[in-house]
Amino acid sequence: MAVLLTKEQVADVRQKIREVAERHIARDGPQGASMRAIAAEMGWTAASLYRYYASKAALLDATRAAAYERFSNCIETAGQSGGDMWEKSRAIGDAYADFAFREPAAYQLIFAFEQDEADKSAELRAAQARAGNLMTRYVRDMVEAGLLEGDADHIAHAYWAVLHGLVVLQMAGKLDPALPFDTLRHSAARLITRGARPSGH
Amino acid sequence: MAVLLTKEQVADVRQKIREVAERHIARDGPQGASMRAIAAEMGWTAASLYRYYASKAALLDATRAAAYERFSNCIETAGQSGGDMWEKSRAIGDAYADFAFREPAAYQLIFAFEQDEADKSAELRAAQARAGNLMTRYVRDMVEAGLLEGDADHIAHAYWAVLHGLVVLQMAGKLDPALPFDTLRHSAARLITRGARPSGH
DNA sequence: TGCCATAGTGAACGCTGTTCGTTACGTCTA
DNA sequence: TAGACGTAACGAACAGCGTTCACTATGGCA
Repeated sequence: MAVLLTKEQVADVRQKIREVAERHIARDGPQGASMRAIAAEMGWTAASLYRYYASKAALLDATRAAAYERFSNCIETAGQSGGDMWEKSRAIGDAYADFAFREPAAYQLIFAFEQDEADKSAELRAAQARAGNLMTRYVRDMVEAGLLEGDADHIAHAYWAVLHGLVVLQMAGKLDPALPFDTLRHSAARLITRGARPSGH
Repeated sequence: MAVLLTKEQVADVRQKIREVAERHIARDGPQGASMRAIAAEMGWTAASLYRYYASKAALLDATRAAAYERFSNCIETAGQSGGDMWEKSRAIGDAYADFAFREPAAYQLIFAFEQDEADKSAELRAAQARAGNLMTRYVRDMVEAGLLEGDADHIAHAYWAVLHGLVVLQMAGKLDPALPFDTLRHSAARLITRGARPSGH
């Protein structure tokens, strides 16, 4: 049923594989998702996958990079929203938390502890760099706009750390379920911005 | 070589297994550590392990619970240190970060994303509850001492989130290596405490 | 001395990721 | 039009995994 796929067709097949893989990862975890099961859902044998990805690790890396890109797109879109810096700040925070809870598997894939920092694909490295640069840039903008005080780089990391820490603790079930996450996030943001916004809440 | 081990001996064997398991987990990750390899280091066959732990998941859970206890002990010791609330606050933050970087594998085991929240052992649940209560209690003390402002529960989670977020981002290599972690942590703490300590830095 | 409980064995099962020789088919050439 | 070629996908196989189970061998007790 196949002779000579075009480059676009190959790219499509690879994307389709990543989509199936991500569904399996969301359900069974990265380790629980098996090449055989993914291939079966493609109507294939496991061996066929190796024509498109050199190994399961490579497939996981690619799926992870794709998740990173979706994450970065969300943040970037929020950062391009109108309004002053305060509104932009809230939009980015919202986008961050929204993504994490809308696509928990993707978020976990992105921020999972990494086993072997060394042998990551260039694709994944680039996706990670983009996300990091985005977060740092927006926080630096906030510092320059006077929302945050102190050294921009320090604050950037602290700001990111608060968002990430809250999301992770929430996902791990370590936050009091009685406290709505949104309220919590705004509390943390208020802590970090060292005071209330001039007007409005 | 064995007939009727005493309860203490069984407990010792189980602890020895956990120690070996933790070494393998630190080297190969939770999935990479194999029952056969752990058993081999004990001078055993894999099947023997099942006399002491019902499954690999049970062994991982027990190892995780043990790591939790060591973590809680560190925090608790720091919390019992002398000095005023400011010094205690710093001691706890130091203890937290110290533990994370001294035993990264244990820290990662503790705070790894959980696959199946449902079927955790009672032992693990208890260890998790103890750690959570410890962190919340100390932060509540800080609020009452005037170090932190706002609702104690909210701040407790935000405070924890900052520490955890910083540690995780640092471990994931997402923090600028040029920024010393300690400086970063103090910046974050200063952000959260809404101002400088009255005297000293 | 002989029995019994039991710590640990070793083979087996079904699963995993991965490899490799083979097959079948669309396209391009003679 | 007939055949050769490249290749997408197959299916069997391998080693290693977690786990089970029938079994052995051994030390304490009657």
